[in-house]
Amino acid sequence: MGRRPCCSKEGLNRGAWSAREDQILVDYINTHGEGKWRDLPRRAGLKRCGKSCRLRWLNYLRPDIKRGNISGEEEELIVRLHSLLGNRWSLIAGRLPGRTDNEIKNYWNTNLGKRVHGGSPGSSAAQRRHSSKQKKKKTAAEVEQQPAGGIVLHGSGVIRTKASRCTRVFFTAPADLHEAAGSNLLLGDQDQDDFTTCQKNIVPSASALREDGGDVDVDDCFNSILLDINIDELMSSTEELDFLNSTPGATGDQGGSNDKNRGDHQEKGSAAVVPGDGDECMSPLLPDHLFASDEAILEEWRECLHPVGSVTGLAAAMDACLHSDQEWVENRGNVSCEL
DNA sequence: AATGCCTCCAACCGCGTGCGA
DNA sequence: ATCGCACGCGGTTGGAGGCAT
Repeated sequence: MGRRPCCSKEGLNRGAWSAREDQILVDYINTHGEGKWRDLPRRAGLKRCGKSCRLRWLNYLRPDIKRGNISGEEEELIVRLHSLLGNRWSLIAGRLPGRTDNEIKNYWNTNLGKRVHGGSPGSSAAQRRHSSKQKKKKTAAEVEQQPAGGIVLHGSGVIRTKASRCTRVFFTAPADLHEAAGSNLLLGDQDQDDFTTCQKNIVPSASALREDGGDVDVDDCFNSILLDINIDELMSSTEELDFLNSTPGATGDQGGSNDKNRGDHQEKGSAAVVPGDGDECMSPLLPDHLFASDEAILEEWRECLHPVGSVTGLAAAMDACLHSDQEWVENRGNVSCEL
């Protein structure tokens, strides 16, 4: 059964939006609010697909869109976030108030991507298109081999992403680290119950994850930790550290520039953590060495993580960092992420 | 001036996820 | 448990405009 199209495209306008269409859309949303995109065109009297209306609003007409060139600071932040998150444009955009995921994606593809990966004669648009068509065939074959989950860690430390949300992390830790977790050093006081739940969940989850479909050794399972991590929440929780907005190596307060950003997160419904007055930064580890330089980030991944399969070793590693720097420092060489 | 190539970015597309029925 | 809908996301495309020849 094929997928039902979002709308019958007959009789609908396509391509660039006219000023009149923009005005109709803005007027309608100002009156009725966002949402119900499928019905919106009919109700507003627009000959457009609902999806197109949503995109036009989110990427162009929204009043809080910031226009103009990307500043040097924004650019630096994009590069850092991309090295950490890969092509998760919406997450990156969430850290840049007024910027859209589409805008950041375009900016990366036209400017930063070339710089980071080294500009070459083969990077022209036409050649990119040609290679992308070839890549499409290749990736279709690769899909078969790609394990479930959103983020794939490759040996080089580069993070590649797929258009899906990854919420579950299977994090294998050495026994001593595991014991530390059990004694609240890793997971934190409030997570003892969660840890017990993790233990209960680990056997079926690990069974599901075994590539060869074989039985899972129960002892091995209990030396592992299954964490439910929402990457959005994780990113929000890192706001406690302010490290994403800090200059490399700096850990101090970056002022009120984050307030709007936190608001944006909360508007989106994620569980933003806003520390109260006087809260201390829990982890001096991340700001000091994760963002010392791009090379340092990659070296960190090579050193800390030895990815075998997919899953978000990134999220688990960051979570471990957040909860216990000391434990992480002592054990990171032994930590591996497995599928 | 005409032509072709390149860049940029708005818009489109297909798929994954969450949620309610 | 299953299905369908609505929405969000990332990859890709199309075309306008700039630039070089």
